[in-house]
Amino acid sequence: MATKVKASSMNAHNLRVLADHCQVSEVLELISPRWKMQVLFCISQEVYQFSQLKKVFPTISDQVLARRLGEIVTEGLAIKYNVPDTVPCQVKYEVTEKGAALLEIVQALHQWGKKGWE
Amino acid sequence: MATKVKASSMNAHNLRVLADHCQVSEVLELISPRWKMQVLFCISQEVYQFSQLKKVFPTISDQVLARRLGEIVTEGLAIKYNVPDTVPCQVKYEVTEKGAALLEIVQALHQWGKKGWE
DNA sequence: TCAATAACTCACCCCAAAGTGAGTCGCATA
DNA sequence: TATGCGACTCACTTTGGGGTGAGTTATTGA
Repeated sequence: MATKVKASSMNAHNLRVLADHCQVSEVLELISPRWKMQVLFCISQEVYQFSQLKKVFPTISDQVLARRLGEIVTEGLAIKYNVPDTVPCQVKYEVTEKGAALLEIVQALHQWGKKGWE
Repeated sequence: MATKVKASSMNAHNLRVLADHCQVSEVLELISPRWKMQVLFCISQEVYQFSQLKKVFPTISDQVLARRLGEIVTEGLAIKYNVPDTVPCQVKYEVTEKGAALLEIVQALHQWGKKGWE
C-alpha cells in the first residue's frame, strides 16, 4: 500500500496522488459486466461453446452472451478459433495468459467473499 | 484452480461444479458500484470527510456519495464514528480488517491493469 | 420437405442506477 | 440578522445495460 495521505494536508499534490491510486476504475468496469468473469471462467474450464454456455447459465440472453464473448476476445482475455471441418460451424475460445492472471485475482475475490469476517 | 471440466462431459454434476465456481457474482456486485472502491481506498488513506471526498472526486453526486458510504458501513468494510465536540458535526470512517483485505485484492486488479500484456 | 443445430445479429423495450437541484438541521462567525 | 458549513436526504429525470423475441446462414438427419 502507498504512503498515507493525511486528511489535514489535502493540497494539489495529494489530490493527484489519491487520484492516481484511485485509477482502478477501468479494470473494475472491465470485470463488472454481468456474466463476463463467469463466462471467462467457463472458457478456462474448456466449456466454451455458445450452446454449452447457455446450458450453464440458462438465464443469460443470446445477445449478452455474444457481447461478452466479443468483449473477452477484443480485450485479449481469450482468443477465438473457427474449428475447421465442423458442420455446423463451431468455434473455440482459449484463455490467454492475461485472462488467466485476471481469473486468479477474481478467484481471490471469491475466496474473500466466502470467508466469514465476524 | 479447480479440476478441469471437459466440454464433452456436460452432465448435471459438472454443471453444478461449474455453477459453484461461478458464484462470484455477489462479490462482483459488491465491488462494482461506481466510486465505491475508490471511496474505500480514500478512507484507508484517512481521507474520509464528505466534503474532502467531493474534492477528490469532483464529479460524484452528493446522493451517490452518501449511498456508497452507507453501503460501505452496512457491509462492514468500514465503521463510522461521530467525532465528539466538533461543530459543525463531523464524522470519521475507519476501514475494517475485512475492508483492508478487499482493498488488497483491488490493488492486485489495479496492478493487473497497469501491466502491459503484449 | 421440414425441422433442427451452431453461433450469432437486430430492433425494441424496461428498469435500476446514477445524476440534478433543492431542502434540512444545528451551530457559529461576520 | 443572515449567511455559510458539514453531512447529509428527498423528489425528480435521464441513461444505458441487459432482457425479449425474431431473423440469418449453411448443412444435415428424419
